Amino acid sequence: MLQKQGQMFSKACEYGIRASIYIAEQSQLDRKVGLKEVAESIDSPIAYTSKILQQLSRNKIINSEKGPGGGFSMDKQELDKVYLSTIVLAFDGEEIYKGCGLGLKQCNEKMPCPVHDQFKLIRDKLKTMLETTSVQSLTADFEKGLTFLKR
Amino acid sequence: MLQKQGQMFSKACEYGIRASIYIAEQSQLDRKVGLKEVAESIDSPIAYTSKILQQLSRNKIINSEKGPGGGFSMDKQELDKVYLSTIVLAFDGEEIYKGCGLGLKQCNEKMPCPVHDQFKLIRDKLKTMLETTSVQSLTADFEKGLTFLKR
DNA sequence: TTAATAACGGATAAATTTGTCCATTAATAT
DNA sequence: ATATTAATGGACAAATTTATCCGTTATTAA
Repeated sequence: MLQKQGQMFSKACEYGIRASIYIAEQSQLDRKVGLKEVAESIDSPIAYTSKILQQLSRNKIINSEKGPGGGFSMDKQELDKVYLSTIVLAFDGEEIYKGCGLGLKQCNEKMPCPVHDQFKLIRDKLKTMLETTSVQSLTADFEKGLTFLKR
Repeated sequence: MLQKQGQMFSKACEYGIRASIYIAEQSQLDRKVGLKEVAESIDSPIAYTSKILQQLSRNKIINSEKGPGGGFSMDKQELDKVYLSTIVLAFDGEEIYKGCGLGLKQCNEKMPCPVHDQFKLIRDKLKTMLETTSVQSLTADFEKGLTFLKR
């Protein structure tokens, strides 16, 4: 009754990353995709997914076109410039890198919390990972059916 | 309006770790501490902190005694056996180690999400860090005023 | 045995996050 | 022009997390 969650990113961010990977993969095949298809492909609630895609669109991570033949897509040329960090930033901000592991507002080298150094190691690794992992680099295995976006 | 949070642990868990460090330090000085003192020392809402301390107590991480002269404490002898992982487990469970970075229910070597390997690296490091950092090891610098639990 | 102290536990409220619904807007095709 | 398609945006609802309030229980001391 006080026990809960424990996830690295918000649900919105998780959906955002999953959706981006799916859209990126389909864009490489020159396919635009609609809201319904995205939601089904990543097993996410459709109405909420709509908000997620809007957020991605507002942040220029994906393109969206209205009307018949419309849908969501990503520029093939730009695909290698979209990193996980880009998406995480759009949903969860940079708290996860910058924020204190114990929730202190002011926590830095000068005035560190007791676990500052230990967390810095982890957070820096996470930051580097997110900043060097492009969405494009994740599509190949997904297309081959080696990785999954639902279940 | 969809942008939010981004913290490694729940607020409850953050308070739980901070409270444990404070209580551990005071226990090393053979001082029991009351709810009010803990809340003030870690700058947390007093009523919520009460729940936090109950949770720590139920999980045998701290001792609590009612009545005059009562308060919260930790066994000096046991202090080196309480790791950050112990506290995190009590509040956030083991999702943060075991859970999928993209929120998939089923995500493992056989059926990995697209970022499974990348996340595994980070999560394993986090796990190791939490499992090897004892609360006791954090008290010395706090007592010397080199690290902080508020602000 | 009474009064005082301090943690406990249940109910409830506030805030945030997650999720839904539906009317509107933009684009396309007939 | 009109109908159809598909994303957009606003309001709202549910669920979860964070936080408060207060009466009860246990302990100690007078």
